[in-house]
Amino acid sequence: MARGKVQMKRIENSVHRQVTFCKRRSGLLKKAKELSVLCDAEIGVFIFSAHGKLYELATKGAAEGAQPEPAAIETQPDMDAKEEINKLKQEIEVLQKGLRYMFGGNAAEMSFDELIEIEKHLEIWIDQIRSIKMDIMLKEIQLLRNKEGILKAANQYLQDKVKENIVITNLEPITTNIPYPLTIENKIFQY
Amino acid sequence: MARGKVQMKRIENSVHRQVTFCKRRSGLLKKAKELSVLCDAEIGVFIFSAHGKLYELATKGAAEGAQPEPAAIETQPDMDAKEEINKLKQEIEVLQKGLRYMFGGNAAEMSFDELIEIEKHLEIWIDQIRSIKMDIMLKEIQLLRNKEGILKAANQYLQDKVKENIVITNLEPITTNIPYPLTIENKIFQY
DNA sequence: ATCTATTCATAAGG
DNA sequence: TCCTTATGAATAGAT
Repeated sequence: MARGKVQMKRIENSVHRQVTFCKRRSGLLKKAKELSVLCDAEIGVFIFSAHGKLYELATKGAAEGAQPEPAAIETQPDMDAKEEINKLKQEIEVLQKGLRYMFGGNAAEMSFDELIEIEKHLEIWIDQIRSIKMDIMLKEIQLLRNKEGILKAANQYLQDKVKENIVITNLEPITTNIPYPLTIENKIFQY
Repeated sequence: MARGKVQMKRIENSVHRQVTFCKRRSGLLKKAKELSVLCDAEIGVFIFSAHGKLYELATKGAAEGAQPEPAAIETQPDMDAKEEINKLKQEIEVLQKGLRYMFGGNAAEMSFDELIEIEKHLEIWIDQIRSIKMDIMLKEIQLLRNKEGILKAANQYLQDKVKENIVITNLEPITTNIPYPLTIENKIFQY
């Protein structure tokens, strides 16, 4: 780019490579932020250095409401600060590996404990999804119950009207093609 | 940048915004590829347009081995090509939403069917993790069994030696502080 | 880290 | 979307 065009291949000199990594990494993250601001896009960038360190950016749409806490770590109040820091660092390591895996990384490279940790996080995630599903179902059921109530009331009203008509006009009961009694299918229970 | 410095805020004119999105998106992905090649880094970039469409790049380290297929879709052989395409498109849509959620997106924005789909994928993922865990455990158990066999043989050998000594020297049986019979704890079963 | 010559990216316009 | 072009940005190499 400057002072000589660069060849598009791995930089062999490790010092040059490290310097270029720093510069371009910050450049890339800056551009990503700009794109998200200018064009109202949601962007995630994950950069793993060759040594495995993670640099990431994740923009969030402004309209995001309460989001589930990402599995807050239990830390004893009487825990030593240093110990706590270590625990947090470990957690970060595990999550980095998990992210790596999400990219199609090889799970077989992970240790048993790391796999357990990831499994735990996945379970939390799946629980969140299930809880949201349950919410939706409950809301839908409520909605259907309300509808049902309204229909029942309408039904009653019509029945009364029918009786009235019989009494007042002495005509035969009115027949319609509307099935009686009115019911609704609770489709939600198919799930 | 060109022909006038750009303000770092959302572009209000929607046509300009769309054009800029296109240009900068390709620019960002290009830069990401360059960084990964030049500096031997693993990079993932996920760009969601304001309308929710996903553009992504995910480089993979050359050392990556066989990776678990991300829940291959069952497609009947007798299925119409158009139908198959639609199914694949739907699948892509769902995965995009899932990815979006992973960024801390709001699951509440997703439809019930989408949530079910994501739950299914998470279950597959978690099964993969568990299967790898199981593999590791089986290997460890085999290792321990081998060790056990060796120790049993050594034990037998020592017993024989002890008997020999009794017969030959008529001394009292040798006692040691080594517990008998020799056993090893199969720590793995704590998991 | 800072500097600067160069190349690159891209805004505006067609 | 693609092309052109003027200009602002990014950055390679040096210090």
